Amino acid sequence: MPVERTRSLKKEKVEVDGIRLTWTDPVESLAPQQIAFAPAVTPGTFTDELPVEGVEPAPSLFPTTLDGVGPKRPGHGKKKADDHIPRPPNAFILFRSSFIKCRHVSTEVETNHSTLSKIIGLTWQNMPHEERQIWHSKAKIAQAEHKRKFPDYAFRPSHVKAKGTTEKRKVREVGPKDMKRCAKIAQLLVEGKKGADLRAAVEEFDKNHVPTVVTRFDTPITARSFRRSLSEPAPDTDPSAPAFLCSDPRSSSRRLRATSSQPTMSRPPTPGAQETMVSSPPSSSISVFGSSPFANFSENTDTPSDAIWHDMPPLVLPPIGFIDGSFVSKDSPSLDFNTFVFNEAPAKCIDSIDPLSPAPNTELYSAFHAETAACTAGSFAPQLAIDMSFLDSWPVSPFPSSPRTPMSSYTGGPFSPVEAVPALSTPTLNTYNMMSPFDSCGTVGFDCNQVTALSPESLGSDPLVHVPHPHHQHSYSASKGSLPFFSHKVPIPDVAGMDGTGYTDLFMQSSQVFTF
DNA sequence: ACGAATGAAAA
DNA sequence: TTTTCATTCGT
Repeated sequence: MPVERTRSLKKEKVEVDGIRLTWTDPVESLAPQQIAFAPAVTPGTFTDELPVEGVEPAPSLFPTTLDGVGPKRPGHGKKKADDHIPRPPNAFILFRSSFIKCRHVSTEVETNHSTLSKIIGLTWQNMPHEERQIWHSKAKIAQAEHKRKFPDYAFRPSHVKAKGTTEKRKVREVGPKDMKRCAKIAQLLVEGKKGADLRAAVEEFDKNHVPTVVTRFDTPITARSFRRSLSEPAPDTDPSAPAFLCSDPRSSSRRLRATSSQPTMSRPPTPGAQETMVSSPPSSSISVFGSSPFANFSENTDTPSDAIWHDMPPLVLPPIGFIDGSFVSKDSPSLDFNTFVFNEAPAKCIDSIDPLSPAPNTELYSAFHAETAACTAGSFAPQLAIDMSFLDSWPVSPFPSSPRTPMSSYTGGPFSPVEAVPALSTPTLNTYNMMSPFDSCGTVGFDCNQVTALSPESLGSDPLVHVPHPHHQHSYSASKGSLPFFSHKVPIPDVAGMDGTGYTDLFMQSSQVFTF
C-alpha cells in the first residue's frame, strides 16, 4: 500500500507534462444515460455530440463515478516523439481505464495489472450487452473527438517490431495466474458486487479456494492391478467422493478404486495382453509428451499435489456443447478449461434435454446425449456430454501449422491419442489447440488387441478403467467433477473377447490431456 | 500484428 | 532505464 501511495504521487508529478495529446478523460465522456445522473461531471466536450434521446434507467454495473475521474497520465512507457498522436481508445480500453481508475477491483484484491487485465477482460465478456454498448458509444465519441483534433491521423503500426521471435518473458515467478480466481472476481463483478462486498466475497473465495489438486497421476490401471484388486478388494472409500479429482492428496492412492464396487469380470482379459498397460510408464512420466508445454506438469508421482490445475494455460478447442448456458458450436472461439467448471454448468441445460423425447433443437440435442447406466450408476452423474464427433471429419489437421507428436510417442503409452499442442498461430495467447493424430495415421499407436479390455459391466460403475482405443467414435462426456475434464467413452468391437464395449477416459486437465 | 491504458516486474 | 505483461478492438 505504501508503494501505491508513492506511485500515485509520482503519477501526479508526471501528469503535468503529459496532458497534451491524450484523449480527454474517458471517464468523463459519459453515455447519455449517465449524464442524467451526473450532469456536472461532463465537460461538455462530447456530450453535445451525443444523440440524446430517451432517458433509459440504465443502472450501470460499472458507473464512472466522480472519484474515478481523477487526474491521470503517468506518461507511460518510453518517451514518444513530441508529435506522437496516440490512437483513439477503443471501447474496451476505455472500459479498462475507467475500471482501473474507479478501482472496481481494489488494490486489496488485486494489484497486478496483467491479472487485472484478465479480470477486466472476463468482466467485459460477461457484461450485459447494453453495458458494453455504453462503452462502444464512448469509443465512438472518443473517435470522433480524435478525428476532430487530428483529422489527418491514420494509424500506421510499425512492422519492424517482430517481438514474436523472441521468447516470451516469463512472469511465472509471480505465482500462478489463477484464472479461476479471475473468473470468480469477474463473476462477482457482473453480479453487481463491489467495494467492501466484493472484497469480502473474494476473501471468502480465497479462503475456500484451496488450489485444487490433481490426484489422478497414479499408474494406469492394468490387467494385473485389476486382477489384484479382485483377489484383495481395495478398502473402498466414500463412493460419493469425486472419483477423479480431489483436494486431498492423501486420498489419491485410494482414488482409483474409490468408486468401484467390487467388479466381477465376466471374462478374463486376453492373456497375452495383460501386461500391456503395466509396461506403460508410471504416472510421473507425462514426459512422454516430450517438448509439449506440459511435459513437466507432474514429475513426481508421490506428490501429485504439485499439480495445480489452474496453473495451466487455457485449452482452446472447437467443441460442440453447452457452456455456461450458451451453446457452443464448432465455430465457437474457445472453451477455456481454466474458467469453465462443469458443476457450475446450468443444470437446466441438461435437464431440458430428454434423450427419450424429441429434442426441440436437433443440433443442440446432438450435442448432448444421455450417458449410459454404467456412468450414471457411478458416484458422479454425468451432467454434460459434448459431441466431439467433428473430430472424425477433421482433415489431416485442423491446425496444419501445429506440430504433431510422433505416433511413436503414443505407442504403448497410457495417454490418449488426442493431444493438446501449442497453437503456433497465437503464440502470445497461451492457447492450445486440440488435435487428433488419428487423422495422420490410420492406426494409432494403440493396438486394441493388445490391450486388456475391461467392460463397464465388468467393473461396475468404475469408469476409471479404460481401453486405449484408436477408433474415434467417441463421445466426450463431462462428469460432475469439480474440475473440468472429459471422460472419453468408446465402443470397441471384439476387443479381448469382451462384450464390445471399452472405455477410454480422456482427461483434459487444462492443457493436460491424458488417459490412463 | 501493432497499439491504444497501466503499474508492476523482468530484462 | 526500458521493455513486457495481460486484456479487447480497430486499423
